[in-house]
Amino acid sequence: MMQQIEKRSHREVPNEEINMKTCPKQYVLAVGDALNAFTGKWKLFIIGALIPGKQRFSELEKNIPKINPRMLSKELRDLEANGIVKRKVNDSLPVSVEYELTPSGYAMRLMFDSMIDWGMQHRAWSMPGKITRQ
Amino acid sequence: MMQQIEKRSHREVPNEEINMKTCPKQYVLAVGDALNAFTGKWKLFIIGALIPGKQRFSELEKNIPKINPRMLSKELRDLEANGIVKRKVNDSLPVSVEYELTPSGYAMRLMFDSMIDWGMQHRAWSMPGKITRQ
DNA sequence: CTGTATCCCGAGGGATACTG
DNA sequence: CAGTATCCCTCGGGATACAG
Repeated sequence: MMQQIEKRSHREVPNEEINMKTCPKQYVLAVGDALNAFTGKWKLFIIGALIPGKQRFSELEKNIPKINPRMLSKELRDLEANGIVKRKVNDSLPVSVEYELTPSGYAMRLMFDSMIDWGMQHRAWSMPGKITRQ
Repeated sequence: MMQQIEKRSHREVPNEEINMKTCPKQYVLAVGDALNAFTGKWKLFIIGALIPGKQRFSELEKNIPKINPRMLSKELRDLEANGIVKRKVNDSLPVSVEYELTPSGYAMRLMFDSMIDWGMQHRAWSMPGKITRQ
């Protein structure tokens, strides 16, 4: 079964280490970089819709309530340019286009999981009962 | 050395489990909740500036290049309302005010670390050399 | 089916001046 | 020192219509 050296989190110390103690600015900027990959009103929903597997444009349109084709198209282009999503055109008639997460895209789940962990801890700690989202 | 059952990632299944398989919508929304806590142009920088320890208003102003008092004030109020930052007024003369991260605020580092991990992996995988931030 | 083109609007955020 | 008050403007994003 395919030996994999995945390791899940750097421990062998990567080439350039970024941490709060020695380079706080780089640290914040690095977080901001990751953030840029999925901010915007729809990117997170698109990624979420693609986690279960590839989808066509019209399927995404159906599965993401209230998004309009302009936004869907734009955000998909952004995500593709950023290497989160890959686009595959099937030369059938009529044409169909499939969108799928790249390995980087799928890898976002670990990050999302840790965000959810924080969110739940945060509620438990500081706002037992109250929710701050509009 | 203080036995700690920290575990870094939920495994004992918390009361309400949120995961992509069984409730994809809740999952995405939960990520969005965490996201809301530190979006906006300055929140991340403010949190970053406070990780090393408490700071006064004017110190933050100095340490965060190009922020203006209106924005600093507004973002600090948001962060306080969200339980990320706590504000403490010293009744000296002239008054001084100190801002400090709450436990939830400090706990964001785990989340940030996983975002940085993803960012570095992402670069290694899909954009050897190119950087997509304006 | 898979998008693009136009037009339009409101919120987020900058600059500057002012206050307790 | 620690903020508010005003004014202004950009830009993300909505609605609608059209195109290959």
